[in-house]
Amino acid sequence: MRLSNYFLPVLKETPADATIASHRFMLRAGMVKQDSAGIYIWLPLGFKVLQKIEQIVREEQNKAGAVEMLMPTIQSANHWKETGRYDAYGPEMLRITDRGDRELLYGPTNEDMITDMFRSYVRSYKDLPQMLYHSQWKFRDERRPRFGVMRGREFLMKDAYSFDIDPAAARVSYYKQFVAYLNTYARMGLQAVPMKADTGPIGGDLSHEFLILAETGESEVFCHKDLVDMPPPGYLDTDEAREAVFKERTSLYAATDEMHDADEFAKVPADKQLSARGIEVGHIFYFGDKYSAPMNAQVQGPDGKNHNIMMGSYGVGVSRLVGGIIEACHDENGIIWPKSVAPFGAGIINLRKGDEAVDAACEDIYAKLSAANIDPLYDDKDDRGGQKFARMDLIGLPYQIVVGPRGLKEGKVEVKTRASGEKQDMTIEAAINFITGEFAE
RNA sequence: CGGGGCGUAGCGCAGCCUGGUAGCGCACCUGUUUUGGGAACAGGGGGUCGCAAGUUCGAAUCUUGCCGCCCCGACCA
Repeated sequence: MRLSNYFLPVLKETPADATIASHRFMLRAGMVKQDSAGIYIWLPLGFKVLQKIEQIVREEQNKAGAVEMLMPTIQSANHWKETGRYDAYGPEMLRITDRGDRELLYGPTNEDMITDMFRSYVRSYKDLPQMLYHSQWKFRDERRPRFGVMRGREFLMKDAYSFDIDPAAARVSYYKQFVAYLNTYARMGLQAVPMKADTGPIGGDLSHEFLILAETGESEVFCHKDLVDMPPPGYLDTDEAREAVFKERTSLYAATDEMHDADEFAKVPADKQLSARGIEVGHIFYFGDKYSAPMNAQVQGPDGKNHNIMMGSYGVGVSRLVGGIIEACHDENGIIWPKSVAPFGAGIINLRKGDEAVDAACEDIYAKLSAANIDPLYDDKDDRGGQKFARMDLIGLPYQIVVGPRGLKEGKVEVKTRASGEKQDMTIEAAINFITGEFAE
């Protein structure tokens, strides 16, 4: 992409509304614009990152055996009345009336809808297990939206739903998602720690929140330090292997302040105790027949009797992750994107537009990086160098190639690695090889 | 939902206390000189001062009501 042909409204000054780093940088880097409280327009740069995150989530869900679908944003109140949640949900649910005075709502989640859909087709235990997911915009009328997209009212969420014949089978589904979540966050350059979450009236040990550690996190967290160093499990093809990972990760202490047990935490060796702040980026839980029972979602088992379907749901806050990743990856100059979610792989800075040799070198690099699928952003604007450097640092592309007349006389360009700040002079060919090599890893 | 604050040009702000019809920086447009880390000079465009009512000869400024947004807390992916 040529910057002269892109829509990237960067701001030099920080908008007064933004207090935390991710919100500041997302506004300054021209990623989002607030339309009203907790509702954002996703500008091209922000939208690109959002889609990359969504795609990683999609790929890992598919690997876990989940099947993608799409449910509507607007739901009929009828499903919610059947489960009793229409009254239980409270003012966080945005209620709408259509021209025929029918009660609708903008969905805050989809358990009721998918349970209704599922029961209408499935009759036999032979049709189970099933795991379905979608990635869809949701709305919760938060009392106090804040922190930009991290706590918006409208947000993009991936939610998956599992359907099993009994609690033991549901546990197998849960492990699949548990492992998939560890791999999903690792691919985004994040270390997400699963922490025990409140299971409410369901009980049991099957509810976990996934948190990334960041100073600006909303929750206080306590965990064993070793959890923060564990590598992702990667793809596992047996239930036993997945269960082993689940046991490994949940055997060490990890809890948010609501579930914190100071006595248990005290049993963790002192040098392994970590108390920090975290951002919740996912939540998975098993809820059994909470919806299937009131909705009569049943299948006939091998015993000839009807059984309530045992369900679980698994959420990833996709739009929240955009902010969450920035909280974990930035410096005073701007964002530092992990390669996997960066909106462009590298930036090319033309320091002297109009100079024949510089223009030609930039075009050459642009063509070669494009051919290598690096998806470069070429700053071909007629701005001064300093402005280009500052802008490129702000939007945080992993690598920058700086092309100017001075270096070009020696046949060199400068390659800057955004994360380390390291700069090296090299030939154009070496620069291309270096960057394509970094992305091949 | 409790407590606090803000609304003046695209962005960041001053002016309000003590009423006299709006200003600064950045951004933007034109020109000249510049050009390797957010250039300098000169000229220029852009605002029903959130909305409404009231007080007054006169309201950005005082009064009342409404709307919007933010921050702290409680709550949530």
